[in-house]
Amino acid sequence: MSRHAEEILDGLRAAGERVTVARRAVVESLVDADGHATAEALQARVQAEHPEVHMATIYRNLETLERLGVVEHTHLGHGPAVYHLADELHQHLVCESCGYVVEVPADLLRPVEEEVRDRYGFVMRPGHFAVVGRCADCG
Amino acid sequence: MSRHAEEILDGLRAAGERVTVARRAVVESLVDADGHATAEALQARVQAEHPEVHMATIYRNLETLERLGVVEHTHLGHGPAVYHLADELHQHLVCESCGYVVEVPADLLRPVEEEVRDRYGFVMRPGHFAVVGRCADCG
DNA sequence: ATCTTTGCAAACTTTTTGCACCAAT
DNA sequence: ATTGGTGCAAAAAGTTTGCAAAGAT
Repeated sequence: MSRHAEEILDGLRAAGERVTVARRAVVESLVDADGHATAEALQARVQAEHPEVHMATIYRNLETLERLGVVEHTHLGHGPAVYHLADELHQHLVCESCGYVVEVPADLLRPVEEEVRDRYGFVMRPGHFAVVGRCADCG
Repeated sequence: MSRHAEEILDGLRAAGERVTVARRAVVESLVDADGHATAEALQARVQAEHPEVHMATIYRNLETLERLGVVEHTHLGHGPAVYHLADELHQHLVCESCGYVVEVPADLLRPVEEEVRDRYGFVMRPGHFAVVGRCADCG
């Protein structure tokens, strides 16, 4: 098991959460996925080793991990949500033509965040929803 | 019936689409809603006058109206999509605490749009998904 | 021993689809 | 007369929930 997964599981224990087979497998899948994965994709990875782990368990664990701040989910389009580790804050740009996803660092939005805070008193937390548009190839 | 609704229906006819009772009612509801409304809310308005109009018909008409560029839909959160007339392009900011929605003019995002186009060749079409954050009151 | 977490099945929410009938052009 | 739109019922897709049994502490 990767170092990273182990750290996360230690965090769970420290937070008073139990470390079960399913939970361990979900965390490992997330680390291995190394990017975004749908609940279904994670389930496929988990079930490769632990076929008995049910979809509901995947969702419940993702929920727990989100509550603990380890994981976040994002909506790239009309399909299922995608989950990823919560290390680096980023905004997704998704091409409405080909589905290609660009990740841009969150601080690229800083000027707009400031403007919005000054004008509307609204503090943006970007990243939960994608921004749609057209990628370079689809022009 | 409002002038605006009539113009839209004329546009439909000009595009070779038929103007039916249900379609007329959906367009009127959208104009009357004067802002965002879920399919369910629109159905409620429509059914007040035409109880026989089915939800499937609402969705099919919204789809048609989107194809014609009259309507757009947006996702403000995890619930149902909201529909609105496609006149002014704007971005929604939704408070994750109280659900309050701020509409900001799309051109406020211009600096980021330019940066993203230059750096990634990606042309943003903002507005389809909301940006989540905290409103002034929820700080 | 206790109290979470799991597996399963079933519900739920939002949206889409197949099909026979009806209605706008 | 045509063709597209409608109502209905049913499916689809993604996610959540109730419950009894299993498992982590």
